[in-house]
Amino acid sequence: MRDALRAPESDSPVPPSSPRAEVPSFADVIIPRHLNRAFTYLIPARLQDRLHAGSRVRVPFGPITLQGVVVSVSARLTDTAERVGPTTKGLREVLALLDDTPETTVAPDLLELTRLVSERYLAPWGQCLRLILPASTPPKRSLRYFITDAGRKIERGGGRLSSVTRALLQRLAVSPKGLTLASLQRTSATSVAPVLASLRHRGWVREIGLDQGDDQRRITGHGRSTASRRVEASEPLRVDRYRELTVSPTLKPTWWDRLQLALDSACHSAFLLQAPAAQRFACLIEAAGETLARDRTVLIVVPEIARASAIAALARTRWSDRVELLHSGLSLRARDDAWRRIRTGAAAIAVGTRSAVFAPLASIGLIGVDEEEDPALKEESEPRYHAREVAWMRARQNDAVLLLGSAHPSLESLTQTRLEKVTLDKPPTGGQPASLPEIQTVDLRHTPYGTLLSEPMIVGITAALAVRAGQLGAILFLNRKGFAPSLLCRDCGETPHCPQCSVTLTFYKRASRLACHYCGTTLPLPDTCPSCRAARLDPIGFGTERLEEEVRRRFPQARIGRLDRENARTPAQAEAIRRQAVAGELDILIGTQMLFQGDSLPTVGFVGLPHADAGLHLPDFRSAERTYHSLLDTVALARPGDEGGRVLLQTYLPTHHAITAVAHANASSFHDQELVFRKAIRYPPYSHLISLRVTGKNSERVRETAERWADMLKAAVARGGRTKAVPAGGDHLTDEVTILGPIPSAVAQLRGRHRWQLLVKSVNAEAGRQTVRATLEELEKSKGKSGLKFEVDVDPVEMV
DNA sequence: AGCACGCCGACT
DNA sequence: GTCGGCGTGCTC
Repeated sequence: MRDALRAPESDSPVPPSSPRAEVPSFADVIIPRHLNRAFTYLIPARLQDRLHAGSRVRVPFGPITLQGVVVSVSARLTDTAERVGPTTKGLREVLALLDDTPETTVAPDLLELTRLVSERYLAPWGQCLRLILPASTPPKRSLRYFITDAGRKIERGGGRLSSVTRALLQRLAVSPKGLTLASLQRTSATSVAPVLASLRHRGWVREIGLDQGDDQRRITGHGRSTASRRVEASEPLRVDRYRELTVSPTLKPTWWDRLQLALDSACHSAFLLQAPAAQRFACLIEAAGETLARDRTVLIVVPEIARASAIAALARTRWSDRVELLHSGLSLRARDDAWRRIRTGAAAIAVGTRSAVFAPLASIGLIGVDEEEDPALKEESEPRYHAREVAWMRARQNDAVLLLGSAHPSLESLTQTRLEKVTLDKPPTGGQPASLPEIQTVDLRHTPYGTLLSEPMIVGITAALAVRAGQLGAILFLNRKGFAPSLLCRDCGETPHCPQCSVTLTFYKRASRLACHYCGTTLPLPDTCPSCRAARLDPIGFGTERLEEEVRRRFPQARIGRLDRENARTPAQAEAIRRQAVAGELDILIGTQMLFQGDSLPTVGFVGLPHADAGLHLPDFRSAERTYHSLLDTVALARPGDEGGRVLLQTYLPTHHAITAVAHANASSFHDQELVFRKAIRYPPYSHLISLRVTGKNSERVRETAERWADMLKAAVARGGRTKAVPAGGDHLTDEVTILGPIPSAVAQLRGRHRWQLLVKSVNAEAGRQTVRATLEELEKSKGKSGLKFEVDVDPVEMV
């Protein structure tokens, strides 16, 4: 079998003085997998002289064939291949060249970009390579199923969706009548679960579950991870809302001249544009026009699919089919077509979500990154790149202009001296900026315990409803879904926890279930306390479901809508609720973070935050900044003050700088105070972080390994830290590398795996990376088949 | 994909 | 002790 794939002469050693010595016979190929090195293949005669760095090839890899990229060709064996043996024995042949024209090979600058990304984020080159390949390597979505009876797993297995379903049905002796496997294949794993649930109800087994490995968290929609995964809504986009917005000549001040100058001279420069969305879009489109006029291409990256679609639609009104949209919701075929059209130059503008930063555009003149502070721009699985940083790397590589945009930029960008800051607060048509709504705070420490709707809140809502005139009257923002974040037994004090993760289970009242927001497990609501059998389980804390109940009780006549992940599981459902709000079919809209996603909602007379400081307690050094940003987004939902707009913040922390800065509309007071904190504890932007994590099923082993890793890191610091020269700009202070931890992660157990973490803190980014690099190889080698996993996250944005 | 191998739990 | 299932690594 293997012999058949081998060249006939390959069993003999290659003579050093072979007459064909100068013809490239060997190709080093990078495989898009978690592998740290290239693999050497023989080049068959028919492909000699046709392969070079950047060629996409099909190669045999164990029992399968994969797409890879040639990084070098040579006449003699490289060191890597020498390790296989001094002969060509064991080397296999390149099967095929995938590029039909020179234009479809991987461009050298993109190949180089992936190498830079792999160095910067300490990720295997092969994993980074996936990012620039056309979509022919679909992520393997392997599912595992289990069937339990009376708590015992009696059956388990795995595979692809249809085979799992088939196996289940076979095992349970259920005829697949009524189930179309073909349609199941096309649906997502989550939608299969209710199928499975019906089997349970028919009494064949007590419990059936689907394990989804690492993807579960995303699929169940925890936190922001879902935002970037949402599938494009199918309804027509409201492009016309933006069409009339162009930058008026009076708003093209000196920075605009410098932007044009940078485009003319093909000279890299970087701008940070702080402005409301409409103005940022207008500037982006205008700048794109300037760039295209100079025969250079445009790349636009945004955090959300809906936003990408809107910008692409806007751009298409001017440049029609020269615009391509790229995001994870597209079919493989559509993504492949888009990749090709961009690569061949048929399209000159690429708009998309974070992975679009790797779009195969040639001669890029402008890279726009909108909502640059959004954590969705950070990839949360390997390679853990940040699209904003990759955009910057690419802009430098191409001598292009980088245009970062945001309504409230990140502290990192605000303090980045290499960014020219530009603030636009006037409307694009000229005139004065809109007046701010009136903002008031209510100190929850002075209200009865558990107050969701204080007296001023009720008065505010009532007043807004009285004058709403057929429009949405009030919006209430509470960033917590479900009825209550936990249950508490009044007898024994126990709180039901997820069996797989060390977090409390969220209570969903209407569904009468408990759910884990981390792994997606849901359980029927227990009648009695799981530990003491008492019947007094009380909900603790508040989510949007409970808020809705409370609002309905207080405002029985009002038409109330709720926009959260529970109520709006699909983009279409979310859009339906938004449409109701826009059409004035709702009086009060309650929602989570979802309120800020997609197209902006109509502004209202009253905006209430029942728990404005809810996000401040999260174990993340950026929690204040995130809370501040979402408070600003919430305030933006209210009408201007001179049109009667009011905002009410209920808080236990009325003196916290995130709250006071919003209440007094004083952005610099937040930034100044927050920077003082960051500096005092030496966190970004005053240092660089690398988050390291060890996970595994054996908690002792995980802890021991984390401790060993810490020792290795400290040894590496002691070896290299102070004596080794640090790259340009380093001084006595900046070569310091601090190792913090190990400590159990905030979520100490996730999906049955124990988690310990370490933090590498350094003023000099490269010094931190060097330290980690020095330990990684040894660690990976020593782990054997222990089942331990090591995760490296350079510049982490989520610290949990 | 499919095989080899080490770990750990269930038994003698 | 030993046996065997399961999870994990490896594939030029």
